Amino acid sequence: MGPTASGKTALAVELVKQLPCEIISVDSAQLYKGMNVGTGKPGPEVLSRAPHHLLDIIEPHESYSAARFRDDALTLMREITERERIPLLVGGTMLYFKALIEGLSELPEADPVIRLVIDTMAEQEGWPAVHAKLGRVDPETAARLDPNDAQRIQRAMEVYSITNKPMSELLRKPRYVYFPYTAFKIALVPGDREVLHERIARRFQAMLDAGLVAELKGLREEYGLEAGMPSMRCVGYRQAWEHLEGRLGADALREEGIAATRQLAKRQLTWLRAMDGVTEFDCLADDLPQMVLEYLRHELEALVVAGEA
RNA sequence: GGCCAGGUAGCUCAGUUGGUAGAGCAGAGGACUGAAAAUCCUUGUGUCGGCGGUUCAAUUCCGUCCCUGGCCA
Repeated sequence: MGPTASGKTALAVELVKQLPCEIISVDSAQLYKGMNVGTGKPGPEVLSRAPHHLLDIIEPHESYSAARFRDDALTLMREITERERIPLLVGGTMLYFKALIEGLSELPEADPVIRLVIDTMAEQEGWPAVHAKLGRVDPETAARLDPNDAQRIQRAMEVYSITNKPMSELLRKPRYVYFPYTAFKIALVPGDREVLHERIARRFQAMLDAGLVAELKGLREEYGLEAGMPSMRCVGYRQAWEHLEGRLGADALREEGIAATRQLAKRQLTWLRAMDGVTEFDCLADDLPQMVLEYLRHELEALVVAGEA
């Protein structure tokens, strides 16, 4: 796990050389077919040496979810271990890691029609009004949500209208968490935030040079995309979209893209700090692969000695 | 060289009829259960360009110098 631009892919490639691993991508943006430059997706040469599961599995007009990730990842982990190999989960989508390891409550899946109804309501009355409505059916959830938190208010309303039960009640139910693995949680964290920021700036510039805008243009021609779709809210694509619409100049595209990436990295670091049982490594260290390998070998040996592997 | 407009937070700017100043963005911290690269919350001390003067008090008024942009030579 690690923030964007921390060198997760490079490390994974090194680990795959040394250990019998198969990589599962834990990245909500690299799921999308055709979104390559802007998501920092590994290229063909890297993939031939280090194949990744869960890349290119949906199209940009589709959406995915933490729950689907959990199912997909568990299936892959079973298959990989049956081949007597180790699943190596690599990515920066911390909610997916959490959902995988800690499980999810039994909640209904998203319903586009209901979401449209709620969106329409919000458009007419504003989210605080919808929040007030939620307060009448699910005061507990409403109390923990900010009146402007559109996405979570919508979800809570959706859950209520599908199940006729407050989401808080469904979340309270004890859940059985299926996760028959020992996870070694490794976090790549920058010792110096400034250096990560520089990396991010260079990386975004490289994405622009590599044709991020052209890629989006092509995708817009191929699929019926809209600005509000999850894929089009991804860092870089959102700004490139504004640029294609003529609302953002070339300089602003670069500046806002870089800023959005920094903000993403910050949120990812917040997740990592809050997660427990995580072993941190400085992603800026030049002997990073050796250090991680040493750590992993040590932990794996301990498992073997304990007779668990 | 002359005239005009500016020089205020990292950036773009507002403002103070004289009582040492505040927005947006950026940055920082946090939250996070089927959209999560999403969504949301909290967070603003800076020689108010320099130096003099007037004043109890100047970022604000006056003088002067410096810098930037525009126009005229």
